Amino acid sequence: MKQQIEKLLADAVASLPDVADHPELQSLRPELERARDAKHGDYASNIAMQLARPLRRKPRDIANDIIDQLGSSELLAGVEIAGPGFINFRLADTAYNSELRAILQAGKTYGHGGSGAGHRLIVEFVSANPTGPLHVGHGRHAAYGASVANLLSAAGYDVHREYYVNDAGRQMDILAVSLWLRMYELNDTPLDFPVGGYQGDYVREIASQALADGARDLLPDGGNLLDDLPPDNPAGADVYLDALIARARERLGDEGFDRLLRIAADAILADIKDDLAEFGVVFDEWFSERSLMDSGAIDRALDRVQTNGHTYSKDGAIWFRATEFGDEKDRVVIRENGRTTYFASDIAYHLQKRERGFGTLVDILGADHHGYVARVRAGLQAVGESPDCLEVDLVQFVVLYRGKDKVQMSTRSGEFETLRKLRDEVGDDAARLFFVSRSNDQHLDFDLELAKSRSNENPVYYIQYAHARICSVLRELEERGLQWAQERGSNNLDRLSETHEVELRQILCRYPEILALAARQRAPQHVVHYLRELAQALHTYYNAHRFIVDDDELRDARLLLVLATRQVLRNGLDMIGVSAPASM
RNA sequence: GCCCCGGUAGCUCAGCUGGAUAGAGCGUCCGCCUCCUAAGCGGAAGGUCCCAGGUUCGAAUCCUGGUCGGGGCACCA
Repeated sequence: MKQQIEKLLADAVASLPDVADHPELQSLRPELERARDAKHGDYASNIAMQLARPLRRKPRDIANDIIDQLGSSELLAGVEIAGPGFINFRLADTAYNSELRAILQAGKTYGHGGSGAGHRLIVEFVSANPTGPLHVGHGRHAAYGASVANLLSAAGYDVHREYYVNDAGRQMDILAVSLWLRMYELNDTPLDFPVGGYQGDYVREIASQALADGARDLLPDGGNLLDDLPPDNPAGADVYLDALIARARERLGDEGFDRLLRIAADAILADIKDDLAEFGVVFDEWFSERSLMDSGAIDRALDRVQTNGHTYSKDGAIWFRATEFGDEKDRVVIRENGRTTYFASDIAYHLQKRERGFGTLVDILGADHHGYVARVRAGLQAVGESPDCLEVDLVQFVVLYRGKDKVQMSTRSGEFETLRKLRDEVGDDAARLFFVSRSNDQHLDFDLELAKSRSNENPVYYIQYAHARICSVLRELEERGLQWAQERGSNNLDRLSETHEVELRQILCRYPEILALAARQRAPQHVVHYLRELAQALHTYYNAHRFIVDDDELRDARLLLVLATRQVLRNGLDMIGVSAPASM
């Protein structure tokens, strides 16, 4: 609807004689915005005021000329000039009514647009290290990323959802030795557990399962296992861990150590997958960092950086000249010990995404990764890709509170709140909605006690209740032995003249604009706020009028309006992964 | 020190490419169920949009400088 009016306006502006004389104005695309106040009609444009300066004319005079050029359209019930030079457009009832019919006709796809058609896009999100269960912060990433992916998909993009699995590197080694020592412990040969190890109980559970699965051969005689290692204390934890990892590799061989590592990683990853699936977050691909090493992708990427002349050696390491591309310092890609860095994997990974044919690479990352954005952009340029293909959306932290107390979170110490626990406490629907109801670059204070104690007052129920109410009306209709006659409703939409009906209809027809906006801005919170508004309009209508009335024509028209509302509620809730129950 | 994000009602937050009288939820106060679900509706109270400049016909929104809060500046991932 909006697009049609925009087209009319654009044509009218282009046909103004003095605009034709200004070549620089040819590319100007007049834009419409929703009028905030119903007095101002449905849409307003400020184009006349924008033209006033270049044309050296009064805004209201220009507006007048534009309106003359507009001619008449059956979409419009009125066009007028207001205030300093706004042009206000009032849509015709017939335009609104055909949009109502379009809602039911389009069903699940109502509101979808085509702005992203033909464009392949990859959204990478969550990508938590498989070193422990997901915590609350990951839940926010999951909810946000999944919603953004849905929105982009609805905007017509060909969207690929991906989780990057960091199954290589030092953190995994630490996890492996943590598991190893827990297995000794459960095998009645307890050894001192490193202060820097992963202390969570889940490691014990994996150890127990591993032993049950017959992994006892990974436990050579433990008597002198920890002899001659450096002292383990908080200050020297890293040195100690390195020595411990080296000892494990020495005793088990690379193959044995690798098995140990895989047992841990596979178990944790399986748990993460279950957790996310239950949360309604699904991925097209779980992409392994290790596979980049095994396939030689990292070496190839580094070769390319080197060939392009962007590396040098210093202190026994190979450095990437990131400063050439605007990063604040150069970065190591191959360590003194010969191993590639995580950053090297990242260059290869992003290059590889491009090679898989994605036009835009969307990374959804924690706010603590902001320093890393310039680095990856630099890396992309060094391998000959445009830095503009990468879009990074940072998600600010979730700060957990229990009442007034901040809950400290650290995966290694095992003191943290898991996503699973949160889901159990507040429910999947409430958690999904809560996580996306705030802008991603806003810190999120999450009070667990509040969320728990008020679970019945959560806004999610308000929206879901509107949906359930409509379903309930239909059940009532059936109980009374009546049927909704779509045709009759459709032919009598002009009977919907109550203020509440006009308002509800207007809100419904705004849905496509909201979706487009939310997709463009990667801002699912717009959908949440919209749904609340829509639910409110429905509740108000419900309280003011009865839908099941004796007058067949009016009843069927009202039911059409209400069914369209149900459809849009469903579609919107679906975007953010929240269910639409038929009864509550 | 440098970089990123934020500061809007008592609390938690929306506010789209600058636009007409700044919004919602919670909390507080007053009303509404012989009627399709009261997890609902109607009404009231509540504001120095952090501060100071600037740009503009017009600034919560853009720019500059402060200030307060969170985060980041590894041969960790």
